[in-house]
This record gives sequence, C-alpha cells and structure tokens, in this order.
Amino acid sequence: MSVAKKVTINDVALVAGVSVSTVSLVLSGKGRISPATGQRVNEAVEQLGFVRNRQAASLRGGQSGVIGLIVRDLTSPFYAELTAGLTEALEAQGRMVFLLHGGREADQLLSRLDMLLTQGVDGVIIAGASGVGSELCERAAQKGVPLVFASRASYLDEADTLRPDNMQAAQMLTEHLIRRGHQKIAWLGGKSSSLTRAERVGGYCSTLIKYGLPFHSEWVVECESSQKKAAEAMGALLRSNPTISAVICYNDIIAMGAWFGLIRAGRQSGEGGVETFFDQQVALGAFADVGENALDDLPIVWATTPAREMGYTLADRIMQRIEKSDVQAGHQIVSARLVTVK
Amino acid sequence: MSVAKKVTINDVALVAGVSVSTVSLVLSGKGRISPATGQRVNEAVEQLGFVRNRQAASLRGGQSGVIGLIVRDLTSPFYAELTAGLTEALEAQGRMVFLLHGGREADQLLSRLDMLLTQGVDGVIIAGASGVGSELCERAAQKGVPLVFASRASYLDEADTLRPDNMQAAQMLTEHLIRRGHQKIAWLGGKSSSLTRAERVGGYCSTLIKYGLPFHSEWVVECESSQKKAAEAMGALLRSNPTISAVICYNDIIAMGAWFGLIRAGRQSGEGGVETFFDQQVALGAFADVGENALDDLPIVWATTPAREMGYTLADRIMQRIEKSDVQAGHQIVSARLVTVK
DNA sequence: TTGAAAGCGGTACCAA
DNA sequence: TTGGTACCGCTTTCAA
Repeated sequence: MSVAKKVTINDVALVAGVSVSTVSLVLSGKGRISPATGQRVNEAVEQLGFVRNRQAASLRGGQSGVIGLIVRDLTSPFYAELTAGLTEALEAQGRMVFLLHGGREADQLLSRLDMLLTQGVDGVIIAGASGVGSELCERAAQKGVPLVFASRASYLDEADTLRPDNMQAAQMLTEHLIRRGHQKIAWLGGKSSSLTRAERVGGYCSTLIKYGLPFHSEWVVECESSQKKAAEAMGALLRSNPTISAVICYNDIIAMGAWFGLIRAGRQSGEGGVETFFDQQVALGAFADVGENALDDLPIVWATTPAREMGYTLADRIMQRIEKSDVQAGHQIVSARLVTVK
Repeated sequence: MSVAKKVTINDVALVAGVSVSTVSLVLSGKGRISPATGQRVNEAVEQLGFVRNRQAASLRGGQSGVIGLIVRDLTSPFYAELTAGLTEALEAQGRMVFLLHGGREADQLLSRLDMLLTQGVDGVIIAGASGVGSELCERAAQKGVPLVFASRASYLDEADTLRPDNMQAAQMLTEHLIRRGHQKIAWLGGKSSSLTRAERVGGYCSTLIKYGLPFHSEWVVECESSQKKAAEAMGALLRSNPTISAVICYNDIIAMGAWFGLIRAGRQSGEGGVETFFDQQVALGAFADVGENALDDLPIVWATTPAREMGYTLADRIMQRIEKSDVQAGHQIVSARLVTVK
C-alpha cells in the first residue's frame, strides 16, 4: 500500500468549494459559519479523510494541546498511577502528554525541560523533583509556559506544588491504632534521608504526643525496603522491646517483611485490638501507594495515597494555569485514605 | 517576570550577521559552512538563549523526533517498566515519547492513533493490544507512519510485533524444578481466558511431558490474583494432592499467597530439593514482571520477564522502521531470565 | 560558502 | 458570513 498524499485544508477547501479560511473556521468552531457551509466542509473532511495537523496549527499561535510530563521514576507504583491519572484526564479533553523521565540532577532536569519547550508544549509538570526549582521555574517563565510540581513530600517553596498529605496520613494511621487500644506503637522502615518518611514520622510522633503516649526514638527504626531486612529488623525490635503492641510500616514491602518477622517471633498480627490479645500479638499499620487490593491476606491497616486522584488534580491545575495566566502559584495537598482489609 | 519575546533564527541571524539559511545550516550541521561563520552563529545562539522550535522544523518536512506510545495499562508493573525502558532509550537519542493510554476497544484505539497522527509522530507503538490490528495498521500505513505492537502474548499475525517468550520462561522454570528433583509439579493462578497464562501453561506442560513426568489437569488450578484466594487454593490443592512437591505460580501475588498457604499447612517451601525434605516441604517457582528484588525473603525461583529490555528493543525496532522503510514486519521474541533469591 | 525566496499546513486579521 | 493573504519558525532548493 502506497503512502497516500497527505490531504490538507487546501484539498478540503477545494472539494467543499470554499476558501481555506472558511475551512479553518469550521474546524475550530470559531466564527459564525452558515450551517450549509459547515455541512459541506464536514462532508469534504469526511470524504478525504482529512486530519488536522496540530503542529502547523500551534505554530501560528494557538495552543499545541500538549502537556509535558517529567517523571523521576515511572517504575514506582506511585508515579505510574499518577501518570495514568494525568494522561487519562488530559486525553478526555483531547490533549496529550509528552513523557520524559527526569534525571535527579538539576541540569539534567533543565535539559529535559528544554526538550519540552522546544516542542512547544502548553505546560509542564515535573513529578518527583527535589529542591531544584528556581532555575527551572525561571526557564519556563521565560517562555511563558506554566510549570507545576508534583511530589511525595514538600521540597519547593517558591513553586506551584501538589503533594500528598503525608502528615495527615500518618496521623490517621496512628490514631486508628490508638483507638484500637494500642499505646506502645513503633515505626519501621524508610531511610532517614527521605523527606516523605520525615513527614510521616512527624505525623506519627505528633499523634502519640497528642494522646499523651510515649515516644521513644529507639522505637523508630530505619530499614531499607527489603522483606528480609524488614523481617530481621522487626525481630530485633520486638526482642528488645517486648511490650510494643503495634508497628507502623513505611511501605508495603516493609509491611510484608514485618509480617514475616512476626510469624517467626510467633506474634502474628491481629486486628483485634490489644485488649483481647494483651500484648501477645502485634498489630500492623502501613502506607501504600495504591490500593493494594492484592495484598488482602494480611491483617494490616493501610493508609493509601491517592496517586490517581493526584493525577486528575494535576490535570486541572495545569489547565487552569494555562488558561488563566493570573492563577497564583501555591501549594495544594491531597489527603490519604484509610483502608482496612477485611 | 515578563515573558521574553521568543527568539527565532531570525534574531540569531541578525546578531551573527548572517542569513537565516546559514543559521539553519549551522544548526543542522548540513552544508559546508566556514568555521568562522559557524563560530559566530553559535555564539549568537548562546548569547540569545535560542532554542530551536521542532514543530516548525518538522513542519517543513523533517522528522518530528517524536514516537507515539499507546499503553493499555500503565499501572501494571510490566508496562510501566517497558515504558520506562522505551523512553529512556529514545531520550538518549534526543527523541521523545507521546504517551496515551489506550482503550480496549478497536475504535478507541483508532481514535488514539489519530491523535498521534495528528501530532505528526514519526512512529507509533501500541503496547498491550489484543487482536484489533488490521484497521490500525492500515490507517498508519496510509500516513506512512510505522507501527509496532508490543504485548505479553502473541495476538497479532499480520503486524510487527514484540513480545516476551512466555513458553520459554515456563519451560525454564519447570526444568529448574525438575532438575531439583521434583516430579509432581502443580500450577497455580491466572484466569483461563488469559493468553499469557495459556502460553505459560503450555511451556510447563510440554516440559513435564518432555521429561516423562505426569501431567494432571487437576494440578492446574485457576485462581484470581489475590493473596487470600491463592492461599486458600494452595491449601485445597495440597490437601487433595499431598504428594505434590512443587508449585509454579502465575505471578508474584499468587506466589505470596501460595507461601502463606504453605505456612498454614506447615509445609514451608525450601529450595533444598526434594531429596532432603521428601515431600514434606513444597518448592515454589513463579513468574515476575520485573526483578522483584524487594521480595527477597521467600525461597522462590523467579522467571522474570525483561520488560525494560523490551522497551529498549522496541526503541531499536521502531527507529529501524522509521529510518529504513523497507524493513520487513515480523515477530520478535524476548527471553526471560531465571532469578534465584539467595 | 552564503543568501534569497518559496514553501510546510494552518490561523487570523481585514475586506468584501 | 466568507474570502484574501500575511504570517508562524524553520528547511531547502537554487543562485550568487
């Protein structure tokens, strides 16, 4: 099959017996065109199988209908879900996203941004940046392209930012356990360099204090995200602090590991609250990026970050910025939900 | 900060004291330009902070440097990884990816393809399509845009396709268990409607037969991807077939569930081979989408599908198709690897 | 080696 | 309500 000669508005105009400007007007729905003409044009479009070339369209001045997205790590379920949400929302509006995976370093990010600017995007979203905002903002502003950041923790001060409410999530989780009767609640997982973790630990800590419960720094255990390591750390924690009755896990992997640790220690988790089991059994709470509905065999209370909704919200936000250039940059926070596996 | 007037090649030409054509030549490295002129132009570019508008560039005839990618489900680790690999490879060449998430229905997919064609992409990749190829191929061919499919199983006959070698993966896994001394090997998980599963079960089955081992249809258990369900199914399976000494799990969730099932049945898995444990313990093998290095606490043999490599391969393939239009469409298969957690 | 000018496919302003 | 036409930013002959 040979490549068909591309059909342009000129062809359409010719077939419809009108001028190119008329075709353009019909296409964009602007200007008042008579129904009859509109009809004729549309028929010609149909007949010729014409598809409008957006590159050319945006060249003259219009929008490209394209949003650039730079993601740090698409492999992480959180960002995958966020990306899915964003593209879904944008596609529903007939827009598209350019996907780039961003480097960690500022200049890498800058070069990615330039690629997007080069392509004439209407707006840019950077997901998972960490405190390298000002140059980027400047560059984008220079081009008149709105820039929005999305991340897991609050890094940037000066920019338009969307992020999950890690503190609230941790508070919710902690409070849930407290309501269940737990008083000695420990923390397992995450690296101390993680800002997300810092915020979560903050929420955990503040809730303990709020309820007048003890907060020991030895009860906050660092641990890399490996089941094996988590299981070991769990064992060690319980051995040195046998009275701990609940543990909050930094993520799903830690949670699985913690559970294995419990099994080995013969202290399987139960959702039953401390009053029934005294402190024989240990309850588990954990953070999850997405609805971990597959992990349904563990009696764990999950605090899920609504990554998909964040994607939707991002779509709204960037479109606002694009349409009304006077929208103030600011921070926006998305709340977590509690999910109890039954 | 006010939006700086965009700088074009005209500005550059003006500053450098040359014509726009010269600037264009310098930019694209074509035509023989004197070092001195090149120097001057580059300085002007630097000074003005000029970035070339690719839209305009591709409008005139060149390539856009953009590949369209339609993914069925970015949320699945397999496709997330594949997407990451693809964008990584493409970005390294200065190209970019348009990301769309594709619907299941043929016409949805077709409209997505049109969006991409509208934007003037150089090529299109559809990941996770299932047997709706011909119209799509036609449409793309009409526009002269190469189209490549990537999926988890072999659906399409007529198109350029890349997919993992599910059979080989299953054969490898099964053979590994057989070499370990297992003779009664069961299968757990997946829905019978899944083509991927069908291929894997085929590999499992053929290997059993090849080694003269028994193949019972009751040993092939369907199960949805839930830990709880998998644990229950595992228990039931072992109760009615106590001599089974190894189980191959359809994915990581099933594997975790299966392991819980083993624990409850007191038949924890070991990698030790049947000769040591007789059939007291049950060995576990499983398929995983990515290197599940986080799942390091279970003695499970994993067959991992190299999703990332598939992304790289896809990048190569589409670029070949773009550069040499005479490349024959065909099927390409990517092998799995065995990973033993130590 | 460099410059002038004609597009690429549309849009948008101004006339008609 | 339509048509004419000057662009958008860049590439690419064709001359100079």
